[in-house]
Amino acid sequence: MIKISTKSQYGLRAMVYLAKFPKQISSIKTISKSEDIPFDYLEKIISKLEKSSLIKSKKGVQGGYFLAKNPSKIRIGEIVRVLEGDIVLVKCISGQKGCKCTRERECLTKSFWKKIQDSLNSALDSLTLEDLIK
Amino acid sequence: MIKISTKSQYGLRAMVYLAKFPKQISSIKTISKSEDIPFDYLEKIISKLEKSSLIKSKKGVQGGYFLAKNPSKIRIGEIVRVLEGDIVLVKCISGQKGCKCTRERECLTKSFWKKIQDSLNSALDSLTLEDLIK
DNA sequence: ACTAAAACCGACAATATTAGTCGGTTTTTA
DNA sequence: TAAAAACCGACTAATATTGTCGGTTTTAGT
Repeated sequence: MIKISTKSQYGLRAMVYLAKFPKQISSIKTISKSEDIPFDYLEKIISKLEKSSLIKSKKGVQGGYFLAKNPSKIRIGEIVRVLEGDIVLVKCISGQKGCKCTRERECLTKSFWKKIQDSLNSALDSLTLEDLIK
Repeated sequence: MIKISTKSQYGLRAMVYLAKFPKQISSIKTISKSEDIPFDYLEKIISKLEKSSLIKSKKGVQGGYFLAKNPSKIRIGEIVRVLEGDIVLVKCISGQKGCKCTRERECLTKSFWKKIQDSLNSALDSLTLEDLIK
């Protein structure tokens, strides 16, 4: 079944939360409570988002996280790709190493999957965090 | 990682195979060999396609499978949805039973996922089997 | 009528991925 | 100096995917 992982769903909700309170620093505890996301899991998700510079952190008491840039500069696609890893519908989409497309029919379908992949990515990139919060 | 299951990839390739040889009946063994798909697994995939009337079968010696309708009448989306089950990016997309959207922010993101889901489905429906084989 | 080739079927097993947990260490503010 | 928070890596549990197996039924050809 094709679906978006809870990781991405949680991640997007966390980002939307941060976007809604741009002036303040929010702790994992706070986000976790208001968005009803398991604390320890959210920690891992947030950590990924921080490592790819979508958000920044402040350690210690009163610490927490905040967006690294303006919500209008953050496309949803960026968030999803950080969390899901790259969106690759089928392996070996265009002649990478280890990719032996000997069968012509196989490659017929591959170029189709590639189209779908592109269309998915551009759909994800068509909106920014700012678009979501209003 | 967002990806298309091998089930759908195999299924699409099998359908493309059948579309390429419209006049003849192809056995699982034949398709399995020419497309390099595990026989037993392909059997299960084919069985699903048959139950949803995308293909038809003939039992016994010289039996096999063939498309139930013209390739131009079969959208790739139909094939994928049969094999993947419905494409539901997130549970509870719009007020189904058991869906308690108490949080406004949560639903903000849900309507976004709904958009992505729709766009994915229409991308899958934009091409037919016939489009693929030429 | 018999045999072999095929569809048809349901249960099982192996593997991979996702989702979540846990026990710590480090940093910083009050 | 104590508490709150980020930060980190290893682990476990649950679920989904991928594939296997052992059969039964149907049918064409001999």
